Amino acid sequence: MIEITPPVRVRFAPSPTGYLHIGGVRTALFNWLFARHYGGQFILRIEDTDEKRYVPGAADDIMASLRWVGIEWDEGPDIGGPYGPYIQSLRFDQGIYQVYSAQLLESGHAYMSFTTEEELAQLRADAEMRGVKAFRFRGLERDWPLERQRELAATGKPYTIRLKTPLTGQTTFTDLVRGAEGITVQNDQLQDIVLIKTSGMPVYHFAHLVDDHLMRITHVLRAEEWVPSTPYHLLLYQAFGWKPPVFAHLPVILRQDGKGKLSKRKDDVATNRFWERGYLPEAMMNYLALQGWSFDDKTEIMSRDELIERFTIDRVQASPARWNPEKLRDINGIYIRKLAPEDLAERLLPFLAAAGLIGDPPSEAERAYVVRLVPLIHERLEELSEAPGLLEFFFREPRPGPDGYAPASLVPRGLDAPQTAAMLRAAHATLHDLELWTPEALEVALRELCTRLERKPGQLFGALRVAVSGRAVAPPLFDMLAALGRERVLARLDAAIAALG
RNA sequence: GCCCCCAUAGUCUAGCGGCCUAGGACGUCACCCUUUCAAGGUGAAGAUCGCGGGUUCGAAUCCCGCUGGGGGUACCA
Repeated sequence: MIEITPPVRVRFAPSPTGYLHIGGVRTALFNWLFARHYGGQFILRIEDTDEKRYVPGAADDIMASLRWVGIEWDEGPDIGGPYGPYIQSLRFDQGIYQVYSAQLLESGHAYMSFTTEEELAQLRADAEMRGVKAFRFRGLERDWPLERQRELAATGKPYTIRLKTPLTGQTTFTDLVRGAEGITVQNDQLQDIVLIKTSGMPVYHFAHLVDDHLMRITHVLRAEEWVPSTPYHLLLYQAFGWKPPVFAHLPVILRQDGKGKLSKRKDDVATNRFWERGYLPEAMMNYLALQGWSFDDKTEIMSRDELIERFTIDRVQASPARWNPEKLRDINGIYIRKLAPEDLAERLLPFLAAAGLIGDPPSEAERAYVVRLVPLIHERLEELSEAPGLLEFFFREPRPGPDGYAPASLVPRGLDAPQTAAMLRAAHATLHDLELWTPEALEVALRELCTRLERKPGQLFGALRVAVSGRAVAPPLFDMLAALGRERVLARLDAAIAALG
C-alpha cells in the first residue's frame, strides 16, 4: 500500500479535438475528488499539440462541460496560476519544450532521427514480410555522435527527435490501482518513440511530462489506455533526473455492449448532450463517481461533499466499468425527486420554452403556473426533457379526432359510446354546479356521482382522464382537474361528448 | 501477431483466508397501495464467485496454468 502524502497536485489534461465525453469527465472527476479529499490542487491544462486534430472552440466546450458537472479547477487556461500558461501551444511559443529537448539531445538520451514517415512505413511492411513478430523501431542515428546529427540537420533535412530507449533490462513502475508489485515491461519491447515532430511540435509523451514536472504534479490519475506508454515516461523522468509522480491508471469505461471502450463516434456520450436531455449535474457527478469506484456495499447516493470526504484511490476498481444509461436515469430520477418544487420548476422552464409551451423568457403568469403544475409530475420524471410531453395538455387543447386522440379511447371497458357520453354529460353537470373547485371537493363529488350512476370509479375516472388530457396515462385526475380550471374542463368535456356522437 | 491489464448474477458493485447458507444497486417479474402512470412498500427469479490445478485445518479471497474480455502497438492524445 502506497501512502498518499500531501501536498497533492493533480491535473486533467484534455486535448481540444472535440467535445468532452463522459469518460473524460470521469477521469477529471476522480482527479478533482482526489485533490479535494487531500486538500491539494486540481489543475486544468489544454494539450493542443496536435495541429491536425485541433477543433476550434473545443477547449471552451470542455471547460463548460466540466463546470456543468461541478468540477472547478485551481489553476487553468482561463484563470491562470503560478505555473502558467496552461495551454501547450502557448508554452511551445515560449520555447519551453525546445529547451528540454535540447537538453536530452545534449545528454545523449535522445537523438535526431531522419527517417521519414514513409520510410518507416516501408520498414514496417518489410519486417512484416520477413515474418518479424514485433517490429521495434530504433533509428540508426541513435549511435551517431551529436555533431554528425547536427551536420545533417544543418543541410535542411527534416528530422524528429526520438527517445533513445535501452535495448536490455526492464522498466518497472508502481500503480496505485493495480497493486504494489507494479507493472514491469522488458525494454526490448520498447521502441524509440518520437518526442518532437518534424514540425518542431512536441508529442504528448514529451510535452505532458515536461509540463507535469514544471507544474509540480505529484500524482497522475489517468485512464488505463496510458499504461503501455508509462515505461517511456518513466525512462524520460530518469533521463532528466526528475522524480516521477505516482501513477494511478483508472479503468476504462466500456461501451454498453461491452465491446470496446466508449467512443465519441459510436456512442451518444457527449457531456453537453446530457444537459440538453435533462440530466442534473449532481446526478451526473454521483453516477460518474460510481464508474470504477465504490464506497461500500450499500451506499450509492452521495452528495458532492460526501464524495469528497469518502473518495480514496484504494477503492478504485482495476477492472473496467461499463456504461449503463439505465442506472444513470435511475439516479437522475432520485435527484429530481429530491429537488424542491420551486427549484424543479425553475429547471423545467427552459425545456418548456424550447417546446414552445411557454414563452422564452416565460412570463410571470407562466412561471407561476409551472410551479403549480410541478407537483403533478415531480415523481414521474426521470429526465427533465420529459416534462413538455407530460404537461403539454395543460397548455394545448387535446382534440378528439384524426389530429388528436381517438374518441374510442374515451370508452371504458364494459360500456359503449352512448353510455359513455351519458356518463360524461352527468359529470359535466356535476362539475358545472360544483361549488368548491379543489382536488378534495372534486373527488367527493365525482365519487358520489359514481355511486349515483352505478359506475365503477375506474370507468368514470378513466373516461374523464382521456376527455381532459387526451391520453390514458396522466397525472392524478383530481389534481389535474383542479389545475386545469373549471372552464377548460367543461369545454373539453363538451368536445369529448360531441366526439362520441 | 506481439506487449500489458482485468475476471463475483444481464449490468455495476461489496468481499481483501474462517463473520458468505456470497451483501447492496440497476434492470426483470409478482404482490400491496391505487382512478391511469409513477413513486413508495413487500417479495421472487437470477452467481457451482470464468475453468483447471495447487497452498492451507479452511479459498470468492493466496500461487500457477488455461480460457475469456479489455487496453496498447502513430511524427493522435
